[in-house]
Amino acid sequence: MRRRRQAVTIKHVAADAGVSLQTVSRVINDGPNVRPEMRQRVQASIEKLGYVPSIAAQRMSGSRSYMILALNDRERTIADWKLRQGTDWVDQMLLGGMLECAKHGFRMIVELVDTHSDHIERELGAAIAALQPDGVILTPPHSENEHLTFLLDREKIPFARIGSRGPGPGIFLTMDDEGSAREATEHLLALGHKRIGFIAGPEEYSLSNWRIDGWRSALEAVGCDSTHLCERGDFGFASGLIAAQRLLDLDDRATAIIASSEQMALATLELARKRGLEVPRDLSLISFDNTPVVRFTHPPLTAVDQPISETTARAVKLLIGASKGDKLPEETIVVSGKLETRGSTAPPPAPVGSTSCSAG
Amino acid sequence: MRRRRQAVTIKHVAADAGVSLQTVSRVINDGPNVRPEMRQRVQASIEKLGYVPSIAAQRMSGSRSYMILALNDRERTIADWKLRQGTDWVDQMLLGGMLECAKHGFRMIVELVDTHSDHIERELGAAIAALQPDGVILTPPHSENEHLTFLLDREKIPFARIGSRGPGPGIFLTMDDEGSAREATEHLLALGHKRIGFIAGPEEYSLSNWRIDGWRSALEAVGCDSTHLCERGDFGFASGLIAAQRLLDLDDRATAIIASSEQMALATLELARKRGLEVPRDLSLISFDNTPVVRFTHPPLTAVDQPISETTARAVKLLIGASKGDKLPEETIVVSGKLETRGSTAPPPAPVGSTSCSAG
DNA sequence: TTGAAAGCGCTAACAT
DNA sequence: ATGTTAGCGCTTTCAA
Repeated sequence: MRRRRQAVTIKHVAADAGVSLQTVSRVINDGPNVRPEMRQRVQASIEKLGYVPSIAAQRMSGSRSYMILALNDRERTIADWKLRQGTDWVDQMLLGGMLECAKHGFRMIVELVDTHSDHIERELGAAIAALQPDGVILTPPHSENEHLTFLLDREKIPFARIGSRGPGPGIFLTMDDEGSAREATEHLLALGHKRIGFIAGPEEYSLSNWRIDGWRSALEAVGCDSTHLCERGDFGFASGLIAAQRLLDLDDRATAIIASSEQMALATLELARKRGLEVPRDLSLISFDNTPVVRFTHPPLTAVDQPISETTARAVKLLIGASKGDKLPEETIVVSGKLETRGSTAPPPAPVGSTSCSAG
Repeated sequence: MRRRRQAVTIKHVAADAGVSLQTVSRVINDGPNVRPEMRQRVQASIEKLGYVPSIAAQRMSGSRSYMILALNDRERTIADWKLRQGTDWVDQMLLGGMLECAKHGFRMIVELVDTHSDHIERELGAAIAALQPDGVILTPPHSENEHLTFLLDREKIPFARIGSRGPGPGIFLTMDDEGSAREATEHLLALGHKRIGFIAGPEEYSLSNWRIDGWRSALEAVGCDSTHLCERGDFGFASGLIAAQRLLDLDDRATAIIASSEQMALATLELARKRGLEVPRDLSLISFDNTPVVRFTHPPLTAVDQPISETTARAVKLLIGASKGDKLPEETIVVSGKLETRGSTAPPPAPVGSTSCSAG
């Protein structure tokens, strides 16, 4: 095999600047005990020679690897990519994560791991052993996988858990699911809706339940009964169809529906169309995910925008800080999304029967 | 800083198996000169201890880094991510590239580089020095940037040039732009169109011209005149609008338009709507990019599907081969896309004036 | 404040 | 067919 050597190494810089390797190393790492003039001199040599440290060598000598690993669910991610429906979760992670990494001279590496695998720790363990990342970002459903969090905790690798509030080790970040659900619900209440159905995500995701909490608390605040207006889905289209059916089959059918995922929102829209319900005239609809497609449906959907990019950037920043010795935040970091109001929400149709709610 | 050491190293494995480091190394790298039983024994120890080689160490000792760098245009990529219109170029690259990498124990690292930067080589040089990738994938417009190709050639790093046909160093891959343009044009000819306009991309991209060639050759094959029916855009929406205007302002206006990018196709659709032209009744439209949104427009657009994922996978495979000493292909690799026929193409409206074409 | 020496985990080159 | 040796480029001791 051809042997590729570093073009410019710390040695060249040291020789050029007339100092020891160690001094160069100190300059590179912003270390203490270097006189400003020395620092200057070394910096000049670095620029002149175009020196860039080898990450491999830095990692080898027990320092950082300058890599942050972003773990996503393999099955879902690949399915999304193949479907080509515009789901841009990974892109948004890259947008926030890569750019934040770049600011600090780090790289973000995307890795897919299979949740359902019984040797999931092996997968992560292999990635860790191979790459020795300075930090790991866990996204749902991995963020609450104890096999993973245990391993990372044991290995003392700083890690962020997006979509988890703890307890346990790691940095917790959420996109304020409860607040966003509440805001969405309040938007519908303000329009005059009283029977606001909610299609929740699977129980395995804590955030599914936080969203239910937000929806419920908004309803309860105005004295609405909500017990029979919540259905579960699995975030997928088919499950959304079933859930929407139930909500629209009720005697006192929902006049508005909040769906916990883009796919379930699309399913609801589809069902409405099939049943001759016009959105938003006969049914208001909110998608809990402001993906590209929801702007291209008819009508475009009012949607909860999840600040994926910003959340990832925050996670990266904290992880890089942690790798430099900063203390981890104790509290859950909450990055709030906002409601994008579009054409799928409007006042409810004129009431014909009894209402299950005293508000309005 | 906390010093993180490899949990299980080649030493542990060697000790456990009772062999030398070198033998373990040979087993890891599928090297020659190892008796099957030895190999077995070492493998067993590897499994037992859960050993995974450190990429940093492998790279350090002059071997491979097991990393492929995928270079994309910074400005455009970030703009696409921020717009959230569903452009999934990067996702498709990841789909093809990451998965192919994974098959061989490699990782793909996405890197953004600014085309317009005057120190573009420095950016790439830094990435190379830091990561020491075993291969680099250049996407347009980088694939034809001589600063980059010169640097990579000099550094003897295998690199693939997607969307370039050479000449020059590197592996050339195209998505058969000419063939796809021809196919799209033939589709319209078969429907009976004679005045088929073409909105081309900027001249800086060779593929822009290949597409023109394909369109033109299809027209010429049936004796159609094409001289005045080609307009240039820059792939962006605004430029598409202007180009479409010109094509529709002609005395003998185009009855069909092929737009060289999703954005220019959307612009054309928008303009048609504004002018009261119904697609496809009054105007047929083909998008040269089968991005997610083109399925959600009204009508959904007939589109040329570019096999980004497959092309990237091919590039990765060849690069990994090259890093193992395989000879690079001399010929340009052509991965053909296909035409996705949807609702935006139909027979032309009944002719009212003269035709500029004798075919049909 | 600076420098010298040791070693990180692995592989290429050279023994045997 | 296997083992030994000498680094790779860098940072961490430790010494001056």
